[in-house]
Amino acid sequence: MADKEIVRARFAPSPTGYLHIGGVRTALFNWLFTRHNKGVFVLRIEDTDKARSEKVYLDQILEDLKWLGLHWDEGPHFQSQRFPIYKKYAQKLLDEKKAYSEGTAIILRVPQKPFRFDDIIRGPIEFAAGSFKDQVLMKSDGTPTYNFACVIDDHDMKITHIIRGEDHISNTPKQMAIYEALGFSLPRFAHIPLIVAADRSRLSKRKGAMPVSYYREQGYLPEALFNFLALLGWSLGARQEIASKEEIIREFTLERVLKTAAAFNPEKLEWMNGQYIQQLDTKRLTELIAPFLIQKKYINKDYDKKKLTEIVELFKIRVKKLSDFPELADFFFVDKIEFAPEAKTFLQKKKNTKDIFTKLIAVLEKIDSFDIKTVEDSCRDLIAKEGIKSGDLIHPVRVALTGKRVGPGLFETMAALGRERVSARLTQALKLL
RNA sequence: GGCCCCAUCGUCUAGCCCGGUUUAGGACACCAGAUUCUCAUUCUGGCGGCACGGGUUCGAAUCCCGUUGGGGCUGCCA
Repeated sequence: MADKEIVRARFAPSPTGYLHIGGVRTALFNWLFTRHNKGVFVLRIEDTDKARSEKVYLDQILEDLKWLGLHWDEGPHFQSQRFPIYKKYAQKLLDEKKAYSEGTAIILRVPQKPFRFDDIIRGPIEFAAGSFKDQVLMKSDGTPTYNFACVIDDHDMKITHIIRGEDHISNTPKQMAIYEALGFSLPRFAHIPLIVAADRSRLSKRKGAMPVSYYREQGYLPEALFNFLALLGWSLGARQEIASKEEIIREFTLERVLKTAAAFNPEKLEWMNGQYIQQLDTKRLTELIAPFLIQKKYINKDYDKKKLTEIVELFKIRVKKLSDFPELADFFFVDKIEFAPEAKTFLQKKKNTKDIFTKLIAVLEKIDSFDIKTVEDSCRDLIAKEGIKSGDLIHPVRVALTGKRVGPGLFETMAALGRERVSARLTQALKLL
């Protein structure tokens, strides 16, 4: 590419379905390429199929791109608004005898010669003469075919680099024939590897290809998904997994993109999301978690921010995705806690629990402050006085207060819960024993 | 079937272009240990791979060919 050439790449989704991981990864690589090269990222909507295109899909696609931070510099252009342009070019080819009619359809004469191009990622690719037949440009219903509209648009929109999935490799020679017939100069092609399902077949709804919105709803952070997706078919080379958007942009080149299809690995995404959550400022994390609690009716819109932040802090290292939180921390938001089946049995099986709870209630009533340190000290005193192991107090008390066998540190939990709720729940638990 | 693409731990990958520095490195997952009131976090260790066969070469994960395997396309869908 010439030094002064301004790089232009595009993402051209079809609004006939939701954007899933594969599609958005293509968008990401195009975006990354233009950011790295200080170029222009164009968004084009391929809605030539009026019957299957729907506004809800379009809106969702735009929302998903924005959520991930893949903002476009130009567009969206709509193919449905460009039909006269396609017709004009088709007529031109007809006039030049490069195409012929068949009914109301217009078909390109494809020359019997080899087509070869130099893929930025894969190197030279050649299709032998006669590999494919004449191509329909305009369908009988007057609408352009995908390949025809695509070529005209990429030319009109001055796209310099076409970065798309490798499933388009075999479309490339067909499009080259159209470029040549129209006398357009060829852009550069880069075919990126596909993202495949766990069984290495094509990603589809059946195979667990979730829409991007699913990840948003589950509480994955856009920056985590961004980072994760960038590492599918590309890497920083260094021994590094977590990288900021800026680092990824700085390092991203098509030459480093792999040729091999990558399987989507949900566990790693979850791990990475947990890493991003841990890095987050707790106040910010609290704001992100709040909607999930509101949805569960655990809190109202005018919730106590300070209090919730204190609770969120306790779970920060335990939350892998935001939607985990309501379940993990439910005992902070309900009056009557639910006991997990095994938790109740555990409580009843333990000896001396009744005695310990009774004494603990008395101790906690007397302390003048209910902060973490005071609570812990008084509990430790009781443990020493009774000559029991710390776990003999801690574990049953946790179950009594939270209904769960596992959770954050007990004393932090007690302090956050507050004296009233702690003693009420201990008293309540006594009835079960 | 035809055409095209691909091939490093279960998965994501580094190394491959410019062959020796590699007992093939890292990450996720898994297993074990340490820390700890549980879980989680964190730390340490472990398990585990160059698909196969031929070349080329003093030497190949790295270059070439073939086989096998996987994938894509083969629509007047995009």
